[in-house]
Amino acid sequence: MTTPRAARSPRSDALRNRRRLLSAAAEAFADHGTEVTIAEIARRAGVGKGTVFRHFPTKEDLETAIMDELIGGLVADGQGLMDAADPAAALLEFMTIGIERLAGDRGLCEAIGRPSLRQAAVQDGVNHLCDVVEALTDRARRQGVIRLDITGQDIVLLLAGVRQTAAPLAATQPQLWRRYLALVFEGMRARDAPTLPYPLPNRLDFG
Amino acid sequence: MTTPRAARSPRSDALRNRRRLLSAAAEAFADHGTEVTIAEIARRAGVGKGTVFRHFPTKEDLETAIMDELIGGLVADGQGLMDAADPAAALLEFMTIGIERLAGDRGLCEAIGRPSLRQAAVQDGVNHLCDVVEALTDRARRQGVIRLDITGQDIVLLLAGVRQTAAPLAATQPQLWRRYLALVFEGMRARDAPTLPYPLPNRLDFG
Amino acid sequence: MTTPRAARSPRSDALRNRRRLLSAAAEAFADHGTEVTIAEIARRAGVGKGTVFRHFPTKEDLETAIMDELIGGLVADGQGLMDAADPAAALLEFMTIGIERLAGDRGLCEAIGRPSLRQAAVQDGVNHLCDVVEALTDRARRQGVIRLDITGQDIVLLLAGVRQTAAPLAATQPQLWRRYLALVFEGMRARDAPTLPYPLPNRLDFG
Amino acid sequence: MTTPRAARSPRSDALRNRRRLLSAAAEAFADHGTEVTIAEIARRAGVGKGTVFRHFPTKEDLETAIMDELIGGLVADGQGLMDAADPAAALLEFMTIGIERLAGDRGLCEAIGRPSLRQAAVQDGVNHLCDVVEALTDRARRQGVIRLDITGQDIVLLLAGVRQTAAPLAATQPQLWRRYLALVFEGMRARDAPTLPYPLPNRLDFG
DNA sequence: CATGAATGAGGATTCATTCAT
DNA sequence: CATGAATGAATCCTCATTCAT
Repeated sequence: MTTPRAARSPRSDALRNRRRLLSAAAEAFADHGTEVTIAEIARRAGVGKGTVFRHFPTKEDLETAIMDELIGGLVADGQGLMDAADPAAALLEFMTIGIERLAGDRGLCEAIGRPSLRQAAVQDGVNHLCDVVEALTDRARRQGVIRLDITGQDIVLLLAGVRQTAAPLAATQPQLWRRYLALVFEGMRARDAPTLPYPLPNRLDFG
Repeated sequence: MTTPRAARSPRSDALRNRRRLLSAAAEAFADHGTEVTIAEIARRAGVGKGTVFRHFPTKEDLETAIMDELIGGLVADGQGLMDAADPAAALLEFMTIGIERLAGDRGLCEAIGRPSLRQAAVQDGVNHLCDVVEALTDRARRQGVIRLDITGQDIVLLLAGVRQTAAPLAATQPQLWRRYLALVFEGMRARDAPTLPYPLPNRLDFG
Repeated sequence: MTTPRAARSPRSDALRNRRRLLSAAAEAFADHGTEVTIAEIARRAGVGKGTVFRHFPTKEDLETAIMDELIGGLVADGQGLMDAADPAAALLEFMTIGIERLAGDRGLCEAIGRPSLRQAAVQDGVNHLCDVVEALTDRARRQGVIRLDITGQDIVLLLAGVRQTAAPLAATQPQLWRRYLALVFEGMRARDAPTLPYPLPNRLDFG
Repeated sequence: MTTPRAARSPRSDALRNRRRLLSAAAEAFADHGTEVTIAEIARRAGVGKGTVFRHFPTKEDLETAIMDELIGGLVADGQGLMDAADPAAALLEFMTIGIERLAGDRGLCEAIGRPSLRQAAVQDGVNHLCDVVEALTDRARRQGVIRLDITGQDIVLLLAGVRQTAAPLAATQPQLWRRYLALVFEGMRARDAPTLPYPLPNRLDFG
């Protein structure tokens, strides 16, 4: 029935569609926020609306999937930097490429505090990411470059935070986030500063 | 017709309703973002939907009015701290009470980059705020406590940025923003750190 | 309490307001059709909305009152022409000034077939008008200038009909109705033409 | 994607719904004027509200589409009568079936002077119709039966005008318009009558 | 399996009407 | 008595989701 010639995987185009949809949706969310219509996403992906719903039964599922992808990418980024020679430089590098992943992603900003982030799967992903980043941070801390009270969770929250600090001017100054990343990183450097208040528990609870 | 002297002042109940609406809407935006319905806002304010539209002809007008109030409050905060004995402490105080004003205000986060912020009136307000805060910052800079390359515009952007850094956990850790304010303020302290990249023009252009 | 000096009638301003309202409303209906808001009518009359409702408890009452005024004017026009020397000229004159009364009155066009015309009071008025016009027509018929099968009811219907024929171009050719009045009047002239079909009963029933 | 040859023709059910909607809407406008709600039109067509908007993005688009259909029908009527043996009879026939098309169409009456008629597309349609009808009229004029100063534009305006003359009684006397058509046609007959005033320009401008 | 037509709940907005001032 | 603030039913329109083709 389904193209028996060649050993083509039966789901190859389904997979390709899934990828296309995910990247079309990510772009669309980035451009217009979570209010983009499914129709627009389908249009960008070059498929029909029905196909979107075949892959992601609800809009929220689609949002969640994008978050998962994003988080997965960040996890990979973090793991890839675990063996870097200079731990502090690696941490800064992680934050830089992490924010670049988010850059222009207005959708993520809006998604924060939205159901998608509250879904257990996403929360698990974020916590896993926090663990990975904590390992990265730990190296920099032990090296004595980064304050002892900065944790992986702080880093993860700061990714979005730095991005959003610069967001209002993103249209005219798309690189402005680098200014605030530099500022925050200065604040993170080990010095004789008082310990930061309100430390975070090991596992984040997004409520 | 009646009382011709002086343009008749708004009826007292109308005024009270306007206040109620503004605060109900601010709360509602804070709780559910800009997607709250007018009906919900009306319900919270204890008035009919029609009353909302009598006071604010469109939803956007309401958003704008809230932004105006917020900005007005921040301007007053800033001006009230201009004579404080310790300029650096005053700046920190400003950021603290400023973020408290925003606290829980998810609406503001979303409003960023939305039409409301793009309206000339709001942009003018923000730029005026920047001027006031620049004066406050200047005192701290001259005192030698704050880096020379931090401007009032940075401070204004950081208000929202710090708040949003902690926003994902606001439900369970409502004071967490104080942690990141402390961190950022450390980064702002005058030291032998490299100058921050991407300085801002005098007047912000939100695109 | 109410200006006891002078013998001013206690309702003098109420009456004046009623007149003002009626003419403001007539103009407003003429300009924008029956869809004008009460607020707009109040504005034009220079009174508050409440005052409109004091005089005309519902919008329909206002429409009815305007119809009554219009009909009253037409009745007076007709009666005033009963003694004219040339009966046919008088009939043409009646149609001319009658259509002038309607001219620009988009509201009337729309009002036809609307509840206002269906109200008994208005129907009675129209039928009274038909009687008056029938008398006028009768003179012209007896004179032998007008076809025998044309009745006062035809004349009354034709007032609005001629006006509406030209209505689509009223904005650019406000006098165009005179063309169709001339055409129709030619059709009304006594000749050896076949009798018109579908004669009307004595009393009109607007359904 | 599928069936790339030929722009895929609309689905059969979609087409059927479009037809249903058009006729349901025409009826609805006829019965209640342009104020009918989309909901009512949807109900009459036996479809959901959303379907109305899928086919006609705004209510005005729907009004325009109905006008287009009506005009198209009249154009076809006119063209179909161009070869008739008796030109004057053909013109009368055209007016008769034209008015029948409009019969009961209160919506059209109201639509006059409304945005729909002002849209360029509709105006173009009307002017095209005028050209066709002018050709028809010209034959009757040349034959010497119809006055020389009657043009196609007059005929088009008279279609609606005659209909509206009889409209107030349409509920109880649905054929009454035939009476006024006969009257008007008498007025149009070639005789030694004075030329009609206010001739129309070649192209109508609805303002 | 993909498509896009159909659906209808939900949302912003208008406006006749009521009623407190 | 006049005013205009408040009200909420009613309207147009959007869009996630379902389902016939």
